[in-house]
Amino acid sequence: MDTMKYQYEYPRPSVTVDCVVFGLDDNEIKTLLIQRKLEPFKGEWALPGGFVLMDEDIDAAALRELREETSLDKVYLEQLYTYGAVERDPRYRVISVAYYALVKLSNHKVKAATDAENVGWFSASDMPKLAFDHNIIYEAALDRLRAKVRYEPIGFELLPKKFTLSELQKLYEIILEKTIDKRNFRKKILSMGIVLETDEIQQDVAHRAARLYQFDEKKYLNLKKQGFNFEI
Amino acid sequence: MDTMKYQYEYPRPSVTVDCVVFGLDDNEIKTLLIQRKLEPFKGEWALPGGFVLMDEDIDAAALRELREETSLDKVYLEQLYTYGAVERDPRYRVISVAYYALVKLSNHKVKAATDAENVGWFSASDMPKLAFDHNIIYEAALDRLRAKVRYEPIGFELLPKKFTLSELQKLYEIILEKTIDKRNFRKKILSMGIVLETDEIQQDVAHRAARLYQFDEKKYLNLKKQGFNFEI
DNA sequence: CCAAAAGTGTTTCACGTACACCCATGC
DNA sequence: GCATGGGTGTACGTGAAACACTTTTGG
Repeated sequence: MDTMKYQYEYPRPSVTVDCVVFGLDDNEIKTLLIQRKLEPFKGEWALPGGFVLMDEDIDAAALRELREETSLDKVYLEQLYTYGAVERDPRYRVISVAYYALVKLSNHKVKAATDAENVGWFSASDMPKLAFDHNIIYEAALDRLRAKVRYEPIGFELLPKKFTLSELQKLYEIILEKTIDKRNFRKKILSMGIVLETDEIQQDVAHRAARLYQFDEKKYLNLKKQGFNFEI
Repeated sequence: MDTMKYQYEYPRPSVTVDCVVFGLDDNEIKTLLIQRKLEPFKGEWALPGGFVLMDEDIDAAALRELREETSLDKVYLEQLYTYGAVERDPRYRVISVAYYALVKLSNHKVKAATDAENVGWFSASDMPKLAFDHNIIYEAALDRLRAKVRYEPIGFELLPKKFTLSELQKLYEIILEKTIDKRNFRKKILSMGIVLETDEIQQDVAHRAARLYQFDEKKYLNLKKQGFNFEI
């Protein structure tokens, strides 16, 4: 056949990347899904992803897919796990390297689930049944986020560059699904010295405006080198 | 060509698994390496591994490679990370899913590095330059082991089924590279309730024989379900 | 002046850490 | 009897957790 121009001595699986993209909405963690335009699972919701090209690293493939399918750029991206069960794709053998990404929804506003691009943000409580083994990947990503947010300062990736301490606290309350004492939280965060006061305050709020802070990544990396461990 | 019987419309990478196998020697963590019999990197040391077959899950491939190349069976095995840089194999595109394994060296005695099978156990201090990007994979596995041993009870996988508390303590001292206070260690371990006294004691030692203990995995899993967190 | 969220200290308790001596056994 | 590791308890200090009121601002 004309189109079958790539020939190998042994059979080879296809390799894809899939991304679980998390964003922080007012009261929930939302996940970006796309509606499949092609078989298999045509019309069903799935994680954004696609095939790894021969001349790109797998991390680059994940970034490219995010850009192509969701217009997201400059996100926090981390490899999650590789899914390689024989039957995970009904057509043929596909091994998928899963990633998870954290984005600032304040920049990339939530699009309706039914817009032209068939892209939507879903909360855990109304997560649909997804194509392939994507529900399993989604759950693994959520578990990883919950575990990692406690001992690495990745939560800041979900907030705008400047944020109030209440916003930061709420982020942890949402992800860890528990309430946190306001005074203890502030004491702890500020005592680490990696979240710095700015000279700005909130604008356009119907109550006393809170001070804005920002994460000092350089300082964090320095402290980490000296043995400091972030922990919430 | 006759042998090139697998044809695809788009090019596909090869997919391999590589395993970092750790064992606990008297005073060190040792890693199992094999000497390559084939190009590329013929004659150089490398992690055991090989191609994923089309009808086996990737976890199964890792287990099979361990069995075939090192005769190891029934080991603790966990996926580590997937390495997919374009140039990581000089021949053609190979994506490798790395695993790490913990084995009880008391069962599988250390073979000389120069025996017929060209298998050897190496400590971190005399780790040779390895084929491909295997030194990077090795370092990542060691980092993972050091991190994970602190909050999951995986250390027991490196000890015989029955062990003394001093052996357990030494394991943590070796992996975490720090000394630990004996009384505090015993207090902590025993207070968790997942390490049970047996009615046996050490045999053939030239001093007072220590009591043997064993890890109670069922109890650990129960406690974990109730929110208990292992931590050293 | 009322609603809404910001901001602020102290006390209590649990747990981690530091520390030294006697005991049992084999040779 | 001596060398070797086994086994044990207490005191102290740090850090986590509990807890409530005043302040600021906009409407």
